[in-house]
Amino acid sequence: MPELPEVETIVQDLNKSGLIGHKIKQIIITWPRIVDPHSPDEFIKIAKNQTVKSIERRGKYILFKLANGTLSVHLRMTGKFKISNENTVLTKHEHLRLEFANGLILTYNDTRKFGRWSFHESIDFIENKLGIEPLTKDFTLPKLTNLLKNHHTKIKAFLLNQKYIAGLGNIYVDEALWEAKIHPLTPTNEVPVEQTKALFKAIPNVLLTGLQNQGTSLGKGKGNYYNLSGERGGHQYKLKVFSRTGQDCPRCGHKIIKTVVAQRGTHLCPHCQKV
DNA sequence: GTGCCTGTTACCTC
DNA sequence: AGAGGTAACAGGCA
Repeated sequence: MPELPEVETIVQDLNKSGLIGHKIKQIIITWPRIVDPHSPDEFIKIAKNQTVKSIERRGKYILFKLANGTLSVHLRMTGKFKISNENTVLTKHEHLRLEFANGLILTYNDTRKFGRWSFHESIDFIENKLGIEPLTKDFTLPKLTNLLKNHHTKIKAFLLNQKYIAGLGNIYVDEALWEAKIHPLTPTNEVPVEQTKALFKAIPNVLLTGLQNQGTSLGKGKGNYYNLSGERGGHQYKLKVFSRTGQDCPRCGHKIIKTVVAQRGTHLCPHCQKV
């Protein structure tokens, strides 16, 4: 669920929450596999009594910078943070907690338990698997053009692959392809120049719009996206194709269809997006 | 209750 | 290199 806009929203909120500059006094882990590759005991030993110097984002990873390395968190499908002053008993889906010296309690909740907390001295382990940050100056038209030219795969699979461009997930990929009028099955090396230019604009546009709306919260289940304060995002009301199967394309009025591409549910307008 | 679906990623085989 | 399957897990939904 959390893609770049949702993760960025959480990181910005974490930065305002008063954790920066404070020491991790205590760590509680109730689901051992939530940490990797260290064991819970090793993880606690390394991170305990460390001060959080900064909180940043890379792709869909949240990075807590400590003096001795980086504590990274990937929320995967259903990871969520909550911050409070009360040291309540951990509930069924709360698997990890950081207690700070200033009294703040950061609790990690993850219904499906796919999320992972890791500690690494070097950030290489993340850099090695992630590609360009789409909201920075590193993302340029020539780079995108080259990447597309040098690969032979469906554009949807390409955009979902974090090693090329980091941060896009199923929702924003469908939205970006719709905006650029590209069919998700189009081979990367066959995307026309004009469409490549459109995609180059569409990717930052859909991500920034999602961020401005504080992310996308579909449905109302436990697995959904909620921010640090437990509030829903607003971007679900602005989606053009995702989860709008059978509704009218906002651009041409044809019915939006849902299909499967790269084993993922895929929404598109069959009139605007031709193979 | 049953069976199938899900917004992510890693790992495996062909 | 790329495609496809499976697995990790729990809940929502028909």
